[in-house]
Amino acid sequence: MPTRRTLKEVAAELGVSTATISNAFNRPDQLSAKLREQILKQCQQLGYHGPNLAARSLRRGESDVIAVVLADSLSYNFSDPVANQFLQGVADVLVKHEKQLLLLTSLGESQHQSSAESLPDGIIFYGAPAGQSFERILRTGKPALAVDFEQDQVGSVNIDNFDAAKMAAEHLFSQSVKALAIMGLRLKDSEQVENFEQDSLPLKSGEISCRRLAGYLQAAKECDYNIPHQRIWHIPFNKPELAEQAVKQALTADPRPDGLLCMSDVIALAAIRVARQQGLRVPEDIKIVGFDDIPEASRSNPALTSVCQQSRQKGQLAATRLLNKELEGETLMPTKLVIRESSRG
Amino acid sequence: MPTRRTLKEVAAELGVSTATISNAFNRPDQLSAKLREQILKQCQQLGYHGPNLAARSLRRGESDVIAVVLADSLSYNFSDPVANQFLQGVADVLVKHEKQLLLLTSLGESQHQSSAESLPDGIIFYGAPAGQSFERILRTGKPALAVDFEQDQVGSVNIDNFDAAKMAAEHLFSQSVKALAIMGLRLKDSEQVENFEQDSLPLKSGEISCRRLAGYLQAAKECDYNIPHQRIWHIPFNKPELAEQAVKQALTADPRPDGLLCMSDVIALAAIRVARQQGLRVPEDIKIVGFDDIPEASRSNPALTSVCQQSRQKGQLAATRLLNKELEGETLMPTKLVIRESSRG
DNA sequence: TTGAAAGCGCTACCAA
DNA sequence: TTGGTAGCGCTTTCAA
Repeated sequence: MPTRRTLKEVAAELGVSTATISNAFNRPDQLSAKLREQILKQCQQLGYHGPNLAARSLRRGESDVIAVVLADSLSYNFSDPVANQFLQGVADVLVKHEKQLLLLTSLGESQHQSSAESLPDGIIFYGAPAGQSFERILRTGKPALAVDFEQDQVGSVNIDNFDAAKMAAEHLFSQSVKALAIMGLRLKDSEQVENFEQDSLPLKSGEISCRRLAGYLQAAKECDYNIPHQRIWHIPFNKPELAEQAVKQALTADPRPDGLLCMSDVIALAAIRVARQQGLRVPEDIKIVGFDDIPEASRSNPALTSVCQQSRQKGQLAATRLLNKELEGETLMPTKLVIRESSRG
Repeated sequence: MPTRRTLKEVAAELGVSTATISNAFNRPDQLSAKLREQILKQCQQLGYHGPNLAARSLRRGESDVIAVVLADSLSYNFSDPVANQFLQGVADVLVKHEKQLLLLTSLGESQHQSSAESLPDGIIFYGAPAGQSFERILRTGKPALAVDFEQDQVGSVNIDNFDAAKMAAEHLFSQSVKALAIMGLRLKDSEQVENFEQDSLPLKSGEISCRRLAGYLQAAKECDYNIPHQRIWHIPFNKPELAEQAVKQALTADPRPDGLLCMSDVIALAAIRVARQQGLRVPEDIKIVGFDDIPEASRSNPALTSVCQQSRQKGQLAATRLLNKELEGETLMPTKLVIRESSRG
């Protein structure tokens, strides 16, 4: 039966040395074009399709594999539109460079986890990793880049979440919103939708949410507007169902919010749906601003005003920097407010 | 500087044999719990975080990596909601079994490609692969499974696309639709949105579209309804922009369609948007049926009637079968028509 | 319970 | 231009 062939076997069958075959695959300049051609064809026929990755990688010390370490579960990332755009960007670049993509998560610290980390030639951390993953990998000295979180041991690609959020809030204030609510993402550790009730900025928050909240609050402050904690909501995951639940709660507040600052478009789109279900007109009765500018934001009805953060380009940039070994320093990508007020109904 | 440690180094430093360390990581029963505990801790301190994957995998002949080979580009798959749900399902299962996920594409037949194929312990083909990928991997005898395409050399997970499409079409006919159009996905090789103008069923089509088209046409036939080729559209990729473009063209036909059979929800949702932009009421003026039942289908306004194909479960099942080595036979997953007529505006 | 050693498949050095 | 060969880091058999 056709089983896995080895270079050695094939070399024996063809009556040449293993080195020659290896060269045929890896170093065209080391042998005549004619011989190479002939060898490749014969390998094909013998069912040898190129070197075994494990062996090759063990020997060479590199694998042509790049890993993205996701802060959340794999499944969650496949369901999140922002993560998907980011991964699209990463994939755009990896494919061009003939690198393979290994998807890892920093959750569930098993030994398999850390073994897997030894394979890739470079690593992109997407979101602040749980557990020891980050420290472990840094200590190996592998090329690594941080995306969407701040820390100083390694280069990073990020946006200015504070400024971007401030910009979103200012937009709302400029439209004379009276009763604001903030639909926050991951403001604390709880897995429940609930009010944000701490007195200070949260400790256990993902960097991103922290910065965005601070941006919102700063804008409010500059307008002498106070946002009490009862009008700030914590949504544990960026999922439509949770967002709808939170928005429903938020809309029962008195006075009912006429402006909603949403930390993601998934939340903002949920807000639009809930508002309309309740007979509210958007934006006449309630103004909603999102964050991310995911593709669905422009397709929604009414279309969503949101902070565009170019997630795909972020992925492209991160992958490019990693492959080019531009590992130092923080790149802050620009954001802009995309204002879409017109209804298309 | 902290560089990559090897088991051998660590063994020397700790004054034990390499086998003992290896056992500490891989076979707890081969040494005393106390010694193991101690060794693991010391390794930790010395910066040895477990065996190198390449070496381990070379030696053991398995890697604990599972690959999904995507028929289209990586980027495209990250953008496609159906693919994302499928990958979620795969990830659900892999994580539980502590397997890692390598994402490969059958496009771009480079040598790196086939090298990468040598690493995984098992492979899921998602959609009929381009190039030689499929044959190559089958010849290695690795566990493999086909998803969403038909072929007889390997087990598969699929749905009955013919039946499902027929069901969708019958639903439309039961509502006395008079002027039907079919918004087809990948009915031919062209990368343009255009009419499907061949006389016979297409040759170069992905299996899926073929079967769905046949299902639509069968339902039509049973109603003595003829669908001319000018009312069948080919959309080359499952993207909202292309779908909108196709729908705009379709709606200029005379008589204007009052029923649209869409081969995906992405297309159907685009159809709803375009129809409403043109002042048509859905479903009063035009009835639209999708395919897939992606999450967005239930959130849209009006909500979309669609064929549910449980993509996530499909991924779970495929991964489970692969890991359990249930590699024979075709699993046909059930589909059902999800009827959502009420508008929530 | 621990240690010594072979060898997984390959690449790259060096010699011919 | 080609061939011989050491050794990448690990696991596992066998012997102690």
